[in-house]
Amino acid sequence: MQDAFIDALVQSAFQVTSVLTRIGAENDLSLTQLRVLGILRDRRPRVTELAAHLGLEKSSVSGLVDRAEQRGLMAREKNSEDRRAVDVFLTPAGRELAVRLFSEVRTALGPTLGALGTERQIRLIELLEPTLDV
Amino acid sequence: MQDAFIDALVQSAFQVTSVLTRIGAENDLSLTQLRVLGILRDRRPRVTELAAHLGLEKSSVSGLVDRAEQRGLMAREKNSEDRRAVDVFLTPAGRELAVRLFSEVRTALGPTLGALGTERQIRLIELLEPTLDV
DNA sequence: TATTGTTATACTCTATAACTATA
DNA sequence: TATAGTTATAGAGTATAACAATA
Repeated sequence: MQDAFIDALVQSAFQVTSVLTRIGAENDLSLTQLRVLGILRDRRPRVTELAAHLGLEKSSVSGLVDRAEQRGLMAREKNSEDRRAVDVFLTPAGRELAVRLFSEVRTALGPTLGALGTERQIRLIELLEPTLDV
Repeated sequence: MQDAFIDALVQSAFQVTSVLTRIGAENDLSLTQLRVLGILRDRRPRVTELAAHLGLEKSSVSGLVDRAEQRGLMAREKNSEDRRAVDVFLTPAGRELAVRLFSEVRTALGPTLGALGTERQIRLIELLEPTLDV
């Protein structure tokens, strides 16, 4: 029973991930780049904070931001209070892309799961909530 | 409302993925290698089938199996009916590792989610099931 | 001294294209 | 001809270690 529960959760995770990966790939973005786009929508973290969020080393994030910066999606700016730190944020182009892609995510996941019906959705959120404390 | 639902589902997916990635990394396995280990527990697919399952190109799977084979976790064997095809399966060592790691996954995800209580778990599976048709 | 970020290096993952063997 | 798999190649993602700038 416990096992069936965990399998269902893992399968559901792979399925959601696969949708996100596909939408990213269609726009030449890795899953990680897509995540960064999502994170930066309402934040302006320094490199170390971003790395902690993603569970990556800061050197890996340096590379990620390098490539996104070359594509004009993100930018860096020295933090004015601590001049060792570098803030990362979306350019207007990056923000546009983020908005568009997350609308695609809703479109892709919505119908599949919309079949649940609003009432079931509410119950699902209630059930998932305790698992969301990171 | 719909948005909150989708955010919860995506966050839950990232969280599950992060647990799987950590357990894999602690054993020098990528998330993909861990997935393959899981798939091969009860299957003996040919390379093309495995690629379809993972959503990867067959050349990528060739490399994955190469590296797992070098570590003694998987093995290849020519299919006797279609001699173009190659079956992939776990070695005894691979099977042992798979059993151990998936027990770790249950241990890691169980308590977090065990807090839900058995009754909520049953309801959650019922809710997730419609999303599991791949 | 400690922290922040970058760079150098090496390996894995992945896709595309070209190839071999079999159907 | 078409399909199954491998190999060659190239780029992204990642970690570790060494480094420069700032605290």
